[in-house]
Amino acid sequence: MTTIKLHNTKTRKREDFVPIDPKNVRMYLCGPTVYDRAHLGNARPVLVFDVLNRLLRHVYGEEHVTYVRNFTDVDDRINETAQKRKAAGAEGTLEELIHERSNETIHWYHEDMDALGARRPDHEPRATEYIAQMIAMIEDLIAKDHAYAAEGHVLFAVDSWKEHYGSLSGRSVDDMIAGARVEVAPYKRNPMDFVMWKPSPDDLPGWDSPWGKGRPGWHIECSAMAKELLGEQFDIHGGGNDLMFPHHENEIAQSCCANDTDTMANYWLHNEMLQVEGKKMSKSLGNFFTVRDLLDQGVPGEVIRFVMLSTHYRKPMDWTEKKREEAEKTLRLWNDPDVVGFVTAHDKKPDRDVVEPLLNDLNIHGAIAELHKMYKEERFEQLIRSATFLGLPAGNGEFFMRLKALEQTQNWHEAGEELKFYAGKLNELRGEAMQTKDFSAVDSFRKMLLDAGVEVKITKAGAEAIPTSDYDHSKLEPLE
RNA sequence: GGCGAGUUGGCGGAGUGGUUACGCAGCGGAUUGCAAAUCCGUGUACAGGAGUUCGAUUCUCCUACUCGCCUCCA
Repeated sequence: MTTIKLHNTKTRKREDFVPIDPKNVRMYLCGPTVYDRAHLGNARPVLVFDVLNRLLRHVYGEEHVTYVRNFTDVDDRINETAQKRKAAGAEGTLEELIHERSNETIHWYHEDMDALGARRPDHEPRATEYIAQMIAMIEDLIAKDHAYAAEGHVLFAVDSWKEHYGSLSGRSVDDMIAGARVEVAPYKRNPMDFVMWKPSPDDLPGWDSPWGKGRPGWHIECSAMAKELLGEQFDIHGGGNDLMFPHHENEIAQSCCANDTDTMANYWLHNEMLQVEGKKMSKSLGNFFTVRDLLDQGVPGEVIRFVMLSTHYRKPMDWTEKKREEAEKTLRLWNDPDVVGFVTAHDKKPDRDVVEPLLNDLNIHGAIAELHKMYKEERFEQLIRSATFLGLPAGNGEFFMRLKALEQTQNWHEAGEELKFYAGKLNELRGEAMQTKDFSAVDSFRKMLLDAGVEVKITKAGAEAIPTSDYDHSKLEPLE
């Protein structure tokens, strides 16, 4: 049996992955809060766990994996947009406008992640559809003295689980209190107690509960949805490492106390953060951008995917222009119909050489290195199958043409036709020059083409003129 | 201050207790009127110090530096 090794945050060690039930391997990933377009950093966990999802299905069978990724659609930023729209005269109730904003954002999210080649999870629960389960869980926690209601809030009492709380992130309750810089709400018994339910302001919608009209805290959402869809205990829980504390820590506390278990998930996987040109992506630094921004700039989703997968998930990854270029170059080679052929892989079974590195804590870059070898050794059939498995394009002539078209003019075919005449002229001049040994006319003609942003290739078959992204028709001198 | 991750050749980026990463760039060659493109070949590395070991880039400890989290940001 093939064994997958994964670095478990819980133990800080690389461990053999042993599923609870090989017939149903269960994985939960914390999904986005749907208040706006996904930024580039949001794409990292999606792609990392997309590969893990593919790998699990490869090892355990397509039908033996359940992958859940939630949508958090309870959020002040969603409400804000809805309120603004209402103030601007939009039709419908505030509730409707809020729902509309969530729907809109979820639609964008799907569009963008689809473009990156991420397979959709089996379930994509929305928090607002699981309020009843959350309330039930909270009631249960109160009954078990792990939580208490105060001033319309319900808080989890960390002291009731003091010996376990903090074990994932390696902190103790006492340490955390010592280092805490947050202002403590007066109704908290312990400064580290966190909110599971809070009252809704009068001007915002909420749900009826035993503690009055209100809404759930962020952490209880994941606990409730994971339990409902994956059971009290499941195999893998993932997310960005910024979620390790407090989000995941709180999930564990809620779930274990409510379910009377000592474990929520057996394996916790956390991806490192994304940086842009060496710095953290932030609006103030001006290096903040969304996946959509890149796609609109003409960066193919496949290229974004390739760059993202090139760095191991537990290392900080830097998005740079140079990487984008290299990725594009590589994918161009792998998809050149003249070299690789023009094939669609029906069989998505990856080669053993590509699976091997993946088994070792998702060494995706190692797998990509194998793809390079396959290309070099002209094992194109393997290349196509294996790349397809990783969600990367290979042997896809359509993609190749798309890349070409992108880096060339807005109307590549038109320019190509036009340039045929120039290529012909160049051939003519060369033919003459071969006789006279005077190449000055050839060189100056070629320089004119280069200045106009035309790439000139000379092969045995003759000269070829190809427009580049700098192609400027007006710089071409008319042919007599 | 607390917790965690990282530090590999010009750049990106894997991996290993003793052996080739891989890609890009560079260099040499083939090809070419000269180039470009392409093909072939090729050099350079494991932050610093101490320890364990027959032997460490790989294990342990210390130091330095970088980054993240501790603020419902993946």
